[in-house]
Amino acid sequence: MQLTTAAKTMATPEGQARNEEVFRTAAQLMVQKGYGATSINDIAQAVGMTKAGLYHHIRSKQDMLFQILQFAMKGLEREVIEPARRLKDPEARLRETIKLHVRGLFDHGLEFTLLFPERRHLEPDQQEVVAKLIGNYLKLLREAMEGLDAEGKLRDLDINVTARHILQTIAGIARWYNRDAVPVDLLVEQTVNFNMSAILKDS
Amino acid sequence: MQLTTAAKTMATPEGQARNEEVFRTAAQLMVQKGYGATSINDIAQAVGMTKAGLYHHIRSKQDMLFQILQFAMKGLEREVIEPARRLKDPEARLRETIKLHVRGLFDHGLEFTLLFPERRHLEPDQQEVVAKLIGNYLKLLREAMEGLDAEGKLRDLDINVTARHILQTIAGIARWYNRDAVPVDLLVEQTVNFNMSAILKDS
DNA sequence: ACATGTCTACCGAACGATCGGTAGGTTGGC
DNA sequence: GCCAACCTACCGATCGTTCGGTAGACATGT
Repeated sequence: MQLTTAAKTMATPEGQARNEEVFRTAAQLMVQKGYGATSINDIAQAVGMTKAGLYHHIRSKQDMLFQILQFAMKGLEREVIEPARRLKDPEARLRETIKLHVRGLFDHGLEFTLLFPERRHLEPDQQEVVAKLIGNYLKLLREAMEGLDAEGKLRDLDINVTARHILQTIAGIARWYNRDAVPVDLLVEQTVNFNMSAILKDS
Repeated sequence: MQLTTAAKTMATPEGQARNEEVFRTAAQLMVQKGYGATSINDIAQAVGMTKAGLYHHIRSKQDMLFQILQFAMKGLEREVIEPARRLKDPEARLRETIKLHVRGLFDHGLEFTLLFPERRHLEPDQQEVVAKLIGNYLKLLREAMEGLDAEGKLRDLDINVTARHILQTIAGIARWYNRDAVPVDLLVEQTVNFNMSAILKDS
């Protein structure tokens, strides 16, 4: 199993663009219908090829999912975890983490979302890679809460359970959110406030 | 399409018990692997029959899912929504709703969980039935929050988004929870407190 | 200028496996 | 004798995947 290479060869710029289109379209379909309900044929048709043509771009369906999740993981790391880690104040770090993550859901075309429900379709060692990232993420949340606790600003709560709850409010958004009913800015603000209110002592 | 009948006939008590076993096992497998990844064969093997034998108990795979979801909906209605609705005090009602729902997740063998991720595999009119129940549930949460607002106990927040966040923290539990790491009682307490802290003004 | 070779990006056709589902028969208790 | 509760055997469709082949772009040698 190869975890390092991005796709197959994809030398020319047009080919690379086409390759990106394939993966972006696949991610989009999988968000809508789920991995299991999205067939290779569905994806091929959506990008205007045959099944066989699609296999020029991917190794296998499972590998395609793993690469999409790897892409999502890199995005999450780069655009949420690292920027948040640079903030030293625990409260600011938590606020920023939630804010960046919710924003990232939309900027990144929702493929962050696939990280959580579709892991189970990967092979065990691939699952572990994703689980490790989520573990890191939860650790980031816990550490921020421990910082808040040291400052006497944290409520009396279990930080393991609470970290999961925070993550759920964010990751679950894609399952119910409708752009028409709620503006993105409001959603971001509400999600940050909901979670911060839940963990901060009354001030 | 028949929405009223429970299963097929199932006259004898033993037959009824076997029938229950089929649906319970199917629900359990679907929670673990998802509807799409759970084949009729998987279910049949799990209860010790052949596919054909299983079809004595079910009409179709999709219909089986719908019946499981109907069962879950009735359970949710009976054991969470109705008892909570009897409480007139908004704060007590909200606390009880969350508490009963989280407890129900385990007493009911987790099939409550299927309501949310697996709806999309139903036919449109069946989906609507489930959507209606979820709408009712959200309305219950919103009404309780409006009651709190009238008492001046609610934070400044969007009750639509907040209702979704509350529901997510509960429904998401099945996706991460591990009995060995966290006792059920602690989980219930933590989930109630997390959400109540998020919506109640400092007291 | 033209043939030759190599490359990417596809296609049509088919593969074995598995899918959900069914027809028809057997068994055992009331 | 009937009916519930299974079974064996099979169906057509679809699944993910592979095969051999090809059109066109590009570079090379002559």
